[in-house]
Amino acid sequence: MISIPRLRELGLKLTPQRLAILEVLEGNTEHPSAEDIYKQLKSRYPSLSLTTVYNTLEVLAGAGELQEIRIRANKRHFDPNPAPHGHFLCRICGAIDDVETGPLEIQAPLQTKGYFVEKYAPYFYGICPRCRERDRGSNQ
Amino acid sequence: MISIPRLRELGLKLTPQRLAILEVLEGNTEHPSAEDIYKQLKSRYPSLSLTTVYNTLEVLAGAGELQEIRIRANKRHFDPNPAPHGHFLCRICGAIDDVETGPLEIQAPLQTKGYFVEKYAPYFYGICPRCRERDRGSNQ
DNA sequence: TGTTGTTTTGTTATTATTATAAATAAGCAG
DNA sequence: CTGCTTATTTATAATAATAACAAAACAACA
Repeated sequence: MISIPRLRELGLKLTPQRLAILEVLEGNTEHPSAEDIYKQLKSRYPSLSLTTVYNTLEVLAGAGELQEIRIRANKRHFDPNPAPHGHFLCRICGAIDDVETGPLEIQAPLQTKGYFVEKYAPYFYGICPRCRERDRGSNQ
Repeated sequence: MISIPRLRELGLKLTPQRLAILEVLEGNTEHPSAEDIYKQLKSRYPSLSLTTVYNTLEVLAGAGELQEIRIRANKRHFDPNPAPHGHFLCRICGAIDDVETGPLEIQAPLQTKGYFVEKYAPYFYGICPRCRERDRGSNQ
């Protein structure tokens, strides 16, 4: 939830492009890529450039307002929810789902070894419930 | 530890290129990229092609003999240890360290929701002990 | 309303990876 | 050991995502 006052706080200018990108991200649980966002907006904002989308995502990710997801090789996705949680990639349909993670005591051993952990990103791979259900249906 | 009999089992031909790539990977805890492996071998095997390195890594990863690490945006690294474990990326020096992970009861909630989890890849980001130590030294 | 510095845009460059097709060579049969 | 078959390697070109750049546009403040 990136509010307009929050953007001001970060010293960012409120451009129509940024507001449009935020609108796409707001409450979005589909984890779009830069390209996805660009395509969604291009018809409404024909002058929008892909570079602007990248810039905006870069700035917001740097400010901790959204997170980069590196669950797929060679392609980044973005999550407007900056709270720590995991992600699941379905190898059938390619969907990326949010995964709630419990208390992260898993980090403790790292800290005792002298690591300074700033971020924890658990990724899961497999088959999502929708695809399992669909397959089950077609096998009967 | 990818043995020669294991390669045979997989129906793969034992080419000098593959053996050389395996030699670089064997016991390697530095998590090289395809390019890293290529550079290490190029002087010894001048005819080696980067495509071959990619092919070999692809085949071995597909067979579950090594794992792809997607901890960095837009660049893959490889780990000859196929056992489940996590990785830590240092934002100062870029090193990727192995992280032992305990029993993965974290997956249970996913399974009850109908997910079929084939792989779990926990990534950690921050500053490694070497860089923290170095900084501490230079600040005194 | 003018000024300043940020942002946007179009374009080009870079980087990692993948596709392709011809040449090579591993492994097996005889 | 020799030839055959097929997987593999190689060089090259293509692709795809992202980053760099510089000029034009415009948000924010005085």
